[in-house]
Amino acid sequence: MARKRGSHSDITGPKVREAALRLFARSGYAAVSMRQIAAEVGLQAGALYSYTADKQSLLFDLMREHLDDLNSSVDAETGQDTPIDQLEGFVRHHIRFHKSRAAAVFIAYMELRNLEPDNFATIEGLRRDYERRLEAILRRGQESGDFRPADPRVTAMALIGLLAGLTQWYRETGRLGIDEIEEIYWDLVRHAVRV
Amino acid sequence: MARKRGSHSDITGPKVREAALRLFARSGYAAVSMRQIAAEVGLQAGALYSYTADKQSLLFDLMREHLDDLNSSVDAETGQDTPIDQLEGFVRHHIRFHKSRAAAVFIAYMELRNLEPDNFATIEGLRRDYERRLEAILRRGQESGDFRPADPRVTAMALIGLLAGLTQWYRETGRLGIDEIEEIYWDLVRHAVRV
DNA sequence: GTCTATAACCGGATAGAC
DNA sequence: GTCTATCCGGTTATAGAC
Repeated sequence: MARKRGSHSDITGPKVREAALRLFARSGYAAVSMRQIAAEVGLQAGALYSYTADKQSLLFDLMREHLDDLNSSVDAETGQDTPIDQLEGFVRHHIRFHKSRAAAVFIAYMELRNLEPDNFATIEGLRRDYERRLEAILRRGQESGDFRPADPRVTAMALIGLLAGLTQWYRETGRLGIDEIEEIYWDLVRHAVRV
Repeated sequence: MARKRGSHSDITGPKVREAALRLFARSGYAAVSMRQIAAEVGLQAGALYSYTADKQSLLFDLMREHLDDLNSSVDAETGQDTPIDQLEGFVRHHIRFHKSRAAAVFIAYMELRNLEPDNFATIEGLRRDYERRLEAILRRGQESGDFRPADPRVTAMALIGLLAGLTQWYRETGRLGIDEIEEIYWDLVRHAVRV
């Protein structure tokens, strides 16, 4: 097949980001070279710099896009009336979202330390926004008497840890499907906080 | 001060491991160079190879020692009679152990992907041993009727995620002390699994 | 046991041809 | 838009002097 000519930035750009996502998730940001990313897309290393300023921007853009998507999509799933329904929406959305974007989720949790200071502050802010959504649900549930009284911040971080841990061990090929795991997790969370 | 001469391997060896632990935890294995570790101890890079075969062995030895300690120490805290007491021992031990060795814990969770295949298999086996201890406690508690029926493997992984998440956000200088957090976490776990 | 020096290699990023 | 070629600095690991 002849080498393609002409403009492909609208196709190649996404392909570069997808390759970076896949490789960063598999090997870690620091262990992946620009040459590897280029080879995955079928380019020479130099050509990558038409699509990204540098390696750091590649990581930062991936993380920011992921967290923006996460925050906007969770709002659509937590619009119910009661705190218990809101919590259920949050938990189920987290699990389904994190299954469908396992690589991005993994990067967002593992590569924080490879962000330069300014980028780190931005990403940390987006993570904090997500945590606060859960914290607010817990606070409302305590005020309504649906949830046992407990520090909302610590409880939110504990529950996010529980949910986030899924990416560490869940595999598509495992014994249980994501639907069964979703039920078990929701059951645990519900009993953990309800009166 | 004059440069020290003669044999110091019994002092320098541990200092090398401590420096590696600190630096790996702070910056990540891939981002730390042998030169940095050497500088931290006050050696030249070449001299490190008197104390370790290579950088990989440094990581592997740190992780194996940590997980061996974790597994043997948790047994001493989960020897109680009832499953609920065993679970409480497991949770409280995890939190205290992980606070006292934050750097090693962080490495054991973050640097798995930087282990070479054989080393990875060994470390993964030790992690699995730890998970199985919790799984066994949950299974006994279900058989005795103390815990609600729920898949013990998935429940164990969920609870370990909850506990392990602590290292991602807990800071010594934070609003709450580790004792208060320990109580909140134990309260969550207890309600999550009890009938 | 630790040093200096060096081998052999790989990293990100850029310049200029096409 | 992509290529080749290159810069320059970094990496792990080893050899041999002291």
